[in-house]
Amino acid sequence: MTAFLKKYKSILVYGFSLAALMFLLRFLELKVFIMDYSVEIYVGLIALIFTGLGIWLAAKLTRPKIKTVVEEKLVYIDRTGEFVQNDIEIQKLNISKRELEVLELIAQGLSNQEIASKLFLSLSTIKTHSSSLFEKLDVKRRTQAIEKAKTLRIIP
Amino acid sequence: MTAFLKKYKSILVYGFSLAALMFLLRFLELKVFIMDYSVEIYVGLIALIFTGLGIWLAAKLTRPKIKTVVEEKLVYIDRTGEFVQNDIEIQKLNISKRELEVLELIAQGLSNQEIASKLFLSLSTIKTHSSSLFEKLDVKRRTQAIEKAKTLRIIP
DNA sequence: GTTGAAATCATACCAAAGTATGAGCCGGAA
DNA sequence: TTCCGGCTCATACTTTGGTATGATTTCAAC
Repeated sequence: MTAFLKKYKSILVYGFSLAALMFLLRFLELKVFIMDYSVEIYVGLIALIFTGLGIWLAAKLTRPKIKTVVEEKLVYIDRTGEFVQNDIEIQKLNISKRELEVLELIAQGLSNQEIASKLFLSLSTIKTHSSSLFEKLDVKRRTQAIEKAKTLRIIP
Repeated sequence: MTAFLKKYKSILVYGFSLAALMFLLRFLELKVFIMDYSVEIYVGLIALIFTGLGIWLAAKLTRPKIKTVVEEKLVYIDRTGEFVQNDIEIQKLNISKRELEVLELIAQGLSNQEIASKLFLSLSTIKTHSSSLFEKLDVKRRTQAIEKAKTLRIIP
């Protein structure tokens, strides 16, 4: 019951206000404003009062309009979107499939031995591949190879 | 002028509605509802109409509350864009200035000796730095360090 | 069927990278 | 002042990386 009162308090107040105003107007009509021209003023007054009441009611009853503003917060994610391999450069440098494979694993931080195990090859094979790779890339170390291959977009 | 019209359109509509009703009421008063008991109905009617009008006005005029919603937007960064260093991660891993410096040079493909020469330090100092660096990054090799440091955005 | 490039593996050797340990120096915090 | 962390360097050692050379195989092209 209290919940009902709480919820419809606004409406009750409106109702009582209306009733009270009725009585007031009736009273005024009888006592003071018994004039012909008073009708316009009368109506205007009521209109104003009830317009105000309506506004008040609306403010009370309608849930507030919410305008949602989306604020974008950038979250930086692990590097590149899609990687497009620079096949032209690979061909130009004459890098073979195996060499490219080895290069990628080198860039992932694997040791020669680990690469050999992963590809089921001997250590010396990997060394041969990496050596020729360095020559083709014109570098001295695997770290340089990584740098160069990444800038040339040969690897991601 | 058109802007003014646009802005206060609601108010103008209200004004005209009020005027129109006045005339209507005056007309009705004269022609139809010339009765004593009509006052209450009369007033009630006006009250209702203008309450509605007030509500409508309120709905039109209240400016929406602005609710800000933070929306996380994932951004994939490629290494060609500008680089923002992840200082938080650097601090978290407790990497010192010198170590960071050495890390950058390692990632550029320099050998320990070259780094030593560039920074006017001894080879053993570079080895010490790189060793502690690998420990902090939890990696075994310099190539792994490069990989990890890049994904953590510690280096470009 | 010869040729040549790619791929495989081996052995040997040297260079560089990485580990372990210890020690001296310095500047700021307790 | 003392203490600690960062920076420096050294020595000794092990592991990994890289070069050089040579050999075998495969497979496609000429």
